[in-house]
Amino acid sequence: MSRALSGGYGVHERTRERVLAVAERLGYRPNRLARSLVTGRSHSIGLVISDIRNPFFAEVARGAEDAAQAAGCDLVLCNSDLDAEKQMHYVRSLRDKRIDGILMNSVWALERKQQEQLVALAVPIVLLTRPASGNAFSTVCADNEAGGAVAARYLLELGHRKIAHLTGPRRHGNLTARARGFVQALKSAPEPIEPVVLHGTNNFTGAIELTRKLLDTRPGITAIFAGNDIMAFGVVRALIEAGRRIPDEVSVMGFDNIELSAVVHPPLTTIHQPKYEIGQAAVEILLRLTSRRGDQVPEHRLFGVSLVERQSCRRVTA
Amino acid sequence: MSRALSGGYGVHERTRERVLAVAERLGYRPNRLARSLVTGRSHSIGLVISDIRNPFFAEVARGAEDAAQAAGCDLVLCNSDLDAEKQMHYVRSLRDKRIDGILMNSVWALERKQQEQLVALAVPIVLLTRPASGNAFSTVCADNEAGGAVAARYLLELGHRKIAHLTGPRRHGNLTARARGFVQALKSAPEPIEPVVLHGTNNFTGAIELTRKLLDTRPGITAIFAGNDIMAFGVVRALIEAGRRIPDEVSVMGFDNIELSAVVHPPLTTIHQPKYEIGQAAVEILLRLTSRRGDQVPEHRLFGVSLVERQSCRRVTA
DNA sequence: CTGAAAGCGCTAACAG
DNA sequence: CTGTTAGCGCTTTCAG
Repeated sequence: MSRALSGGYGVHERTRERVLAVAERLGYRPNRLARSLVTGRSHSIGLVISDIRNPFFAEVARGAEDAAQAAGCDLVLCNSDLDAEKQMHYVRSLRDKRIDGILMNSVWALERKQQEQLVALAVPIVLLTRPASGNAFSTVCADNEAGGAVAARYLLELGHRKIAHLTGPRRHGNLTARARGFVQALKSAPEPIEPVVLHGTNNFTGAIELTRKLLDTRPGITAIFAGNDIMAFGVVRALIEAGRRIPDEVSVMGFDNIELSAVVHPPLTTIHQPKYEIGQAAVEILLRLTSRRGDQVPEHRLFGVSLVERQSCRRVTA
Repeated sequence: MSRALSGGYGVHERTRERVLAVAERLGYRPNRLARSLVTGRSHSIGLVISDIRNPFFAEVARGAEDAAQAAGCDLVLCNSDLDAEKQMHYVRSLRDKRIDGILMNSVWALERKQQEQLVALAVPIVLLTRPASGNAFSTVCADNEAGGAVAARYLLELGHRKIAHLTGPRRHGNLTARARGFVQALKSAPEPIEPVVLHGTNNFTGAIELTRKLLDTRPGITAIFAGNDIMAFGVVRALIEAGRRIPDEVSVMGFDNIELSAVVHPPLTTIHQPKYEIGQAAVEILLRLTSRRGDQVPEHRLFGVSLVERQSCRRVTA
């Protein structure tokens, strides 16, 4: 009877139809929990991110949910606030529920001990970071370093020479990659430039503080590249407060291309990162990992980024 | 042995400790799936919303997840895009997985047939809408009508007489409540005012179109109340494009107080809605519903709203 | 091709 | 207070 409903292999067609008809009439719906208990697959996957309120993750989550849904899986949402303990708690709890796999953003490099614990849990995991050496997990990520370089070249092309980069803490992997690409590109320009790089808190208010500090020490700056769009919004706010006009006096660039970067005024020039696709791809890789239960060949996917030119940058009029 | 690990009722303390110690040493973790199968409670709840990318829902989701987490439950995320079919599909699928309850935003009144289907599924549901008459579900919602009235009184107080309200489709329950409260308050003012009300699509571009239409037909408008913050951003954009200065020439108000309303320029005056708390409360009610398995007394919770005064509105200088 | 039985890992009810 | 047993509802295997 199970055979009739599911695959229908080795069942007489007429019998099958009869079973199906009765099932239909009785409004029968199989208990997926019971099924999972015996098959060992729960058809649900975990998404452990820092905070769903971050528009970047909301977009990733949507891509992931759509892909999961398409594969008949549920997505369980976990907000870790980047707290290592919370993260491990979630992962363990998900594993206990026999989740099929986990998608997580460990934005800073995993400690070796933590990494070992994760491996020990023997649950497929896809990380939203650059592949780290000696890291056994699959990864999906945008090319942050290349993005930083694109931003640098764009500002150079507009004739900027006094350039600053405002970013988050040093241990934040993705932000650091952006900074590296940016600085590298400026340094290797025909006429090398040494940008000002300020580290702070990677949010709106953090960026406001950084910008104030920057204006104090380097009032002559003509272009600011922020670590992400939200920070760019903070830069814009602080600049307006200081009476600087954008883009006339100072050019501002962001990173991510979240939806609201097109909404603010002035519309923000930024580096686009395919957030939705990252979520999608991560789920697809995860599902592939869970299907073949033997060979755990980690898969890595690096997405390209692109410049989105809006109205927050302008050519310097020397 | 189950007793020792779980409650520990009717077990000798020493025996209990011994069992616990062995469990610890063996790294034993109970299979929550198997437990759920027998207890009938899965300790996970479904969140069926239109789109997690909407900052409003992201905030609600975070509140819900935190509350769920505190109660030892998982939150499974479902994006319905407000598609009735998708919604039913998710609800059924969640029920088949023996989810403990469902939280959903059916932003337009449920059709009677759909409502019956939901009731027939016999799964606890909390709706993120105003309690509808003859509706058997619990609800958690902000007082949209009162919010509309607050907005109206504020604009009146600033001396505005030529006022417009830009909102979404008529069948959108929450938006309609805002409009009703707004119009009602203006009509019942000492010197009654009949505002212009335009219905369109409740998003950024929809608001841009509505604003253009408004400026064509009523160029003398001095204040615009948008159905939500995102729409207000669209209004601001269209106004800037048309060369109108904000708030000097036209005042703009939003609704929701999403995080970015404080970030844009000019900072948006809006009606605050306790989004996080709504998510939290919804989960708490849901959990209460699931605990006592007999009496399904629907519970309703209406949250107050408040004015957040920023810089997008100004007193009219007659 | 179809029916019956074993068992997934747990809890609950039952004896000892 | 402790050990055993009977299912939860399904899939899988094994007889018929």
